[in-house]
Amino acid sequence: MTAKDAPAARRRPTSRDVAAAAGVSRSAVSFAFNDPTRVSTATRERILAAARELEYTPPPSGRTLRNGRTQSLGVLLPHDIPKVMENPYYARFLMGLGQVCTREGMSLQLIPPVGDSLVKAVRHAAVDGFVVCGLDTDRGEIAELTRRALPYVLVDSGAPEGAPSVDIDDREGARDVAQHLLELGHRRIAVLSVEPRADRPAPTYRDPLVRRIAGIEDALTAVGLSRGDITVAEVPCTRMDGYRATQAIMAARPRPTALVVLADLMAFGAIDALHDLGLDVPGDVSVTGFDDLPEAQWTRPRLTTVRQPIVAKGRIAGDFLISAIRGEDQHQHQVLQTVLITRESSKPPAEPATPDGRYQPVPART
Amino acid sequence: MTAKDAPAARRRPTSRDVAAAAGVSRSAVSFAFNDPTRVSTATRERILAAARELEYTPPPSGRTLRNGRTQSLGVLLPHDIPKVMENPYYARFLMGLGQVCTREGMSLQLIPPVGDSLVKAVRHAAVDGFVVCGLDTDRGEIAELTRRALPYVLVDSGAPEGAPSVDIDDREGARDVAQHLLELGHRRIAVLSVEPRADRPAPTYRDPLVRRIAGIEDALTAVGLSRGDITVAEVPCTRMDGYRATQAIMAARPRPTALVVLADLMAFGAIDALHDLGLDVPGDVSVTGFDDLPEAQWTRPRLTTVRQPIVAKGRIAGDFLISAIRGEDQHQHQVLQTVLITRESSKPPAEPATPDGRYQPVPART
DNA sequence: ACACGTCAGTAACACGTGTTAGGTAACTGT
DNA sequence: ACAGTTACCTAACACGTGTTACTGACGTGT
Repeated sequence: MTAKDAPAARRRPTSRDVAAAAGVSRSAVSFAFNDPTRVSTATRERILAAARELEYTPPPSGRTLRNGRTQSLGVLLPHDIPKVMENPYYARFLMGLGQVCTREGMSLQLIPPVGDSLVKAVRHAAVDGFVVCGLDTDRGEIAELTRRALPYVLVDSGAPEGAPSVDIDDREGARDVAQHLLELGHRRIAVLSVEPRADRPAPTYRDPLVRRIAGIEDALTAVGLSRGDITVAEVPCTRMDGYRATQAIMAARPRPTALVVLADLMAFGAIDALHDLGLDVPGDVSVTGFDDLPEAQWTRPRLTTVRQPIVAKGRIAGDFLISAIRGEDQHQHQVLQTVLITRESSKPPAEPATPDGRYQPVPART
Repeated sequence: MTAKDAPAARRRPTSRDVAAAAGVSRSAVSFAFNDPTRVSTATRERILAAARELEYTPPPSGRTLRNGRTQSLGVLLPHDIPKVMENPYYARFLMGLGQVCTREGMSLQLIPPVGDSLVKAVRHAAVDGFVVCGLDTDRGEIAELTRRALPYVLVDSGAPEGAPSVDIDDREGARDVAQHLLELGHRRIAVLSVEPRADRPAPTYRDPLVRRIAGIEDALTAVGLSRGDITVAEVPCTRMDGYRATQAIMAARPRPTALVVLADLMAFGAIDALHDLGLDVPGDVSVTGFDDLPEAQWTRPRLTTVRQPIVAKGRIAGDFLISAIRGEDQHQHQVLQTVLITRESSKPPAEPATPDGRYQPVPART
């Protein structure tokens, strides 16, 4: 067998090869693929036949370089993909974003930090725009985004200037759920929050969590308490970390009667942990979540939580990004409302009432 | 304000601009960014300073065109993104794939069909390789994949020739769960399967589903029954379709005593439907799933199902793809085993026993 | 017969980078 | 002092396309 018979590593055919095979110019090939009106149907057929024969298909690299469009949206993620995919929150969010992709015929690129650096990730991503999820108050990445001169939309970053954004009213949502527990009579309350980014030199708290803590303080203030009267634990947002943190929290004496968890995923772990500790929910401990993932109504007991419209958040973020890419950008901002969903995981504490018939108040601080 | 003060639509700076600003050649700029050994540290600093000043960052389009690498893996999806993201199966699968991305510093591109055409999607995607999920026996897309001359790995397509692949032993898994129900004494069994792709001229059944049906037949044959003795319904793989299909199935008289659902997601919907119909699971109807999603142990009753190692499947597919991209391709194939997980949603039927003390057999066919 | 518009197709440019071969000055050893 | 090596940098090429301005041929109305 000669080299001609079986060209071992034949290079990929280019539009030039097709042009030669069809006896036309390279431009004609391009037109045949993209703008049928510019060539006669006869030669168009001939060109496409030649392309089929050579197994030619126009590679995206050239087109991308030429007209600057990739037909794909980037999602800048705060963690690596496995950690993100563990949280059903993101599945919901991507459903909303996916609706936009379907409508616009685009694909979706999941962009995790490379080696703990989102800046590098932003640099290398070949996309038409970014949806930025849960960016810190640290604005290093934003600087890189403006460098790239690509449109972007900030999600859960607190409606900053200079870019469109989508947020939810974290503060009110957290206030509602804390108020709910306080009205039920709970006073020994533990909060399970999401830890700050550990990979930063000066760890910065995530904006939504700051707002949620503030909302809880609002509710405490309204009944004459303050942040010092509750305990706050911070762990990574995984089910397992919620499980472990709850075990640690429940070792305290006196034990909290209510657990305010600021993410449903961790609340699921918390319920598991309480079950394994032999504690009844909500008999011994009330548990509340945040997000209202679909799974929240499949747990037993079903989870009292704060519903946020996650799918809508993704869809709106996508819509904002699309209009920014089209240059219709007017830096739109949207704040979505939350709703307290009261289910079975919260009820009044079973503590002995005080002499005056009210629940035991938190001990006065000196 | 003059145009010089506020250049309205200044074009993005290129490496040439940086070179001019730093008083060096364009090549030096490239080296400063990519290969520090090729330029003195002094000028490197000067170049980077100039780049920072001009807010220059090398765009990926040029690099991609030049060296043909995009640093991202493509996942070819059978449905649009919202439908895919609804199924926790894919979240698990992407967790496994994400592990590989983390290790290799790559991003992940979700590529849905554009206008019902995966071929177009394959054409436009700028990736280094494809993981192909649940491709039909129809091989139109594969032709386009070979055209693109990009590496790809087939998942759940039945170990074809010409490409690496990852599969599970669908047939044995389905046989196990069917045998489990038959041994419990069930004879009136309904199967809830996933519908064939409706968007095809000649609808083709998905390979894994064909294998699972075959496995059920294996179990039936072992007890002297055949496929005609069971009913099979096919609906899209969503929770809601599982719900509706179950309502329809349960309208039949005599009612089935067991429901073999070939995807956990649909089984969740089935359990909902049975609950809403006032039927007890497993008292009135046993239900089994397939996949063993984490959610399967949070339903009440907890779901008897066939566990498949979804995360591992994703990771192995990613590993195969990486080695194919590196040219170490030897068309590896892997078939992963399943395990029957017996939980609470299956138990013997509560039917009146026949005179000989055995459960009512299926009526003989004429 | 001639100016004119239309159609099919082409040459040339632009997109922005990475990298190879080569050239110049400084430096080193004898 | 001079040949040889080294350090640094540059010119030039290649990657593969989409699109604008243009050319030539052909038909058409007067």
